[in-house]
Amino acid sequence: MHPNESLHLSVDCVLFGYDDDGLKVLLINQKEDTYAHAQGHPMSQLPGDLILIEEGLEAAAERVLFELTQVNGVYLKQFHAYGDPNRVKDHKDRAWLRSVRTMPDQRVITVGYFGLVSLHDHYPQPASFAGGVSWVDLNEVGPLAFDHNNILNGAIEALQTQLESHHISFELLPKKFTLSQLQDLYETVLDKKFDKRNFRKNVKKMSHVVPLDEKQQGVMHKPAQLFSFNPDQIENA
Amino acid sequence: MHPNESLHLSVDCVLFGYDDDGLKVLLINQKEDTYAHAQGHPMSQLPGDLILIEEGLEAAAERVLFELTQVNGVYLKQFHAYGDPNRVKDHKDRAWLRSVRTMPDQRVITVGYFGLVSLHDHYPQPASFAGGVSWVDLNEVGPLAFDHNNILNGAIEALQTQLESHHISFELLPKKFTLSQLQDLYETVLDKKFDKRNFRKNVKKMSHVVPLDEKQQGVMHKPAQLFSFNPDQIENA
DNA sequence: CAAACTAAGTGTTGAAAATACACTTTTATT
DNA sequence: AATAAAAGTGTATTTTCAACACTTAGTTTG
Repeated sequence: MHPNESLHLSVDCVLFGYDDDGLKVLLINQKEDTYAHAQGHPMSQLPGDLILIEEGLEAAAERVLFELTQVNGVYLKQFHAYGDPNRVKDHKDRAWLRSVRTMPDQRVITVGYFGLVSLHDHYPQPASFAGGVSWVDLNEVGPLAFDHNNILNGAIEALQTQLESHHISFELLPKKFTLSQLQDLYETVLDKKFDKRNFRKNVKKMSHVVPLDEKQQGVMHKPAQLFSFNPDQIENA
Repeated sequence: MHPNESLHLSVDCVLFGYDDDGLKVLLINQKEDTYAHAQGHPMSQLPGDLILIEEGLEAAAERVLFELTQVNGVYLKQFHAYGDPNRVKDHKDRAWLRSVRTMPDQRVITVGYFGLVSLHDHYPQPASFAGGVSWVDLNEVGPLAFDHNNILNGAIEALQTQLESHHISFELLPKKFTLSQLQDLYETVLDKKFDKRNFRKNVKKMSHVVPLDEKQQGVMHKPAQLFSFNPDQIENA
């Protein structure tokens, strides 16, 4: 048959973070001093790396995300595999690859995972060998290394189509949240406006969104009631 | 970093075929004489094989499907990657792997593609080295090699969720079809019944389903009007 | 050639869901 | 005490969805 002994496989993680300020994606910066002897400019990229020989894909995504950013215990979901033979062959990416890979010319197929966190709950830290880690607003993402802009777009699409059907919005919110926060999240992710009263009518039908005996504090206006998600109560509509 | 030099990557194709008799999946039978000296029983499996070193994923799916079944020019879409480290390590699959792979113990990650054809338009032929090719009704699929039952289930789910949203039903029908055929297709794939009048009302709203000046022939009842799909006319609802 | 058979084709009504829309309430600040 | 700021709340209208039964066109049979 057709042995493909020198193929490499990686995972790339698109970690979305949300707060009142909008939707962000976690990027790592290629380390500057890597470029001291190679010519090339450091770029931002998604956290990703080769998988280990006896490691499952999801386990690899968890490990790589943790190693590069110290983030763990988050919702992660596979969305697409990217296998263009030239996806890591672009000139702009050569210098970095030479500095970091033992076989920089090797083709790499990657499996994309997207992850979701509330920005308040996680504080990413760069790995020692990474240049830095930062949350970048989705509207301010510039050109990324490799085909990572493409992968990011795939992740956004997956997030949008799954937000409503898969009850994953609470992964992006703090444990206690207001209905306005929930609505803002929907409006940000789906890039469309909702009517406040109709939105709240719909939420009241969702048995897994439960009101708490607690109110928002420290705001200079009428404090909102807090809600939380009860994952055991996914309704059977 | 973490080189993974001896990973193998394959594609597996779940080709769905449809006719008035129901929804089928194309399976290949492991060649019997392969088992003459190994002990093991031949099983059915999905058409799949390792990808070539400089081949894109979709190109690999097309090639593999063609090589194993002579089917080509069909709609193919990636739906999921399967990477459990033990997915090809099951005892039942050892004999066949030993007979057909140069490195039978190697871990293999596979990317699943589903394809759609009208059964009238394609006549699969087994590759010389394959035992046979057959359309198997989805309700009569027995145990398959490796994790192929699992992959098949993933493909069915992907087909169901995409049938309505991605205008792919026409890939499963002949070029000219009746509304009853279209309804039967929906009922088969989604495993639920539709009301005839309501169904037709909805179809009339779809500008990409266009009536032809032609009627069904050779049936012993009122002949139905024929329709065809116009892919240029996907409505912008 | 009339009768019987078969699936095609066609409208209306009631229920449910989605949409549009504006004022009052509660707390913190000055 | 007045102001500012977002929270919270109900109704009427439109649109969509769901349920339901008879007539029609062609083929076959006697």
